Amino acid sequence: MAEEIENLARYKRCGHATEIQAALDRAEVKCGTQGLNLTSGRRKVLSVLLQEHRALSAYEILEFISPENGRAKPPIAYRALNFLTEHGFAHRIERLNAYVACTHPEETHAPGFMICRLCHAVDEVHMKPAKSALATAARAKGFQIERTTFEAEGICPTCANAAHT
Amino acid sequence: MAEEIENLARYKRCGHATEIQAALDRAEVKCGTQGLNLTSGRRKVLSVLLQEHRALSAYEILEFISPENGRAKPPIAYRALNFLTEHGFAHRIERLNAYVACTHPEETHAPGFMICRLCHAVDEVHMKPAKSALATAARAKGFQIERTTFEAEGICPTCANAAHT
DNA sequence: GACCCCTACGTGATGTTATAACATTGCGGT
DNA sequence: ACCGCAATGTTATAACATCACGTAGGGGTC
Repeated sequence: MAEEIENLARYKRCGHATEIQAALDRAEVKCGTQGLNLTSGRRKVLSVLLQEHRALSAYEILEFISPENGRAKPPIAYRALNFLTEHGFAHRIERLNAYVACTHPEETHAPGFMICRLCHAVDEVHMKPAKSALATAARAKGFQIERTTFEAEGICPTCANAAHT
Repeated sequence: MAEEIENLARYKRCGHATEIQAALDRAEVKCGTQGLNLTSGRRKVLSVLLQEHRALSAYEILEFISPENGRAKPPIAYRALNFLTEHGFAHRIERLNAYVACTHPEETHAPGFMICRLCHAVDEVHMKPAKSALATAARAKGFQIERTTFEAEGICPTCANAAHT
């Protein structure tokens, strides 16, 4: 598992390897208790998402996980992403056609996202699904919600400050 | 303008031509008061969306608006859809990569959608953006929201009833 | 009318995202 | 050894979206 961290160091040096390792370990544990198989390919994709700490398209992920010579094929990424999103280790950002590591994978949740139009940072917030206006409307109409997408696009605090200095 | 209705009758006979005509007329008026140009291409795309009354992909729309011989090109649809979505006559459904006519274009609003996984019906509900959990989180963090996406996928009342009979 | 500008449209090519379909590998059970 | 199963590898293609460049037509201005 340290191997992926080594590989990633080639692409980006940013020093929060410890947190990433911890997140990978937690994922490993969760898979163990739930009978899931966090294979090396899936772990590699997850570690790329954790490392980059932003939304990546499937094809960006492919660049990271491609071997020295040649190019990993799309289904490699998509299959891993399906596994990760189905089991709550990552989320798809619909507006960006991109994927992020989940920032609190411990609890099942209806995630919401704030997406900065300028720096593309993605901030995940934990929503109370039962309290949303959409849930209220759904109850009123008899619609049974299975999955939700809550996304906001705008300007993050960092970029807002940078702009008006 | 009656011409589009005529054309559409070739594809689908469903008798709410009057409502569609009314919606087109309202769009015409709104454009007039706002200095917008509801050209024939834009009106045609809007009338297709109103007629079908469901989410259509850009390429489905192209099939409807293609001439007898040959095929309309993608930018035709995308340019019209950009106009319609920018000015509130239609919305993009991110989960479906598809587009629907707005069901209450009079007022500006943050729309939410309930998408039936079985029959693909899309129901638009009017949200109070300032009250959403996402807006609350954004205020707390200093994130300036510009646009929001609220979508729920599940089972609509009609399909739920059909299933448990 | 001749000219210019601007908006919208037509068209071909291309870029980007996602999946279908089928072969192969590797591992645990019998 | 053999089977069954989950995961992976590989090719091809479907589905969604945009770029780039040229043309057409309406309004001003001279």
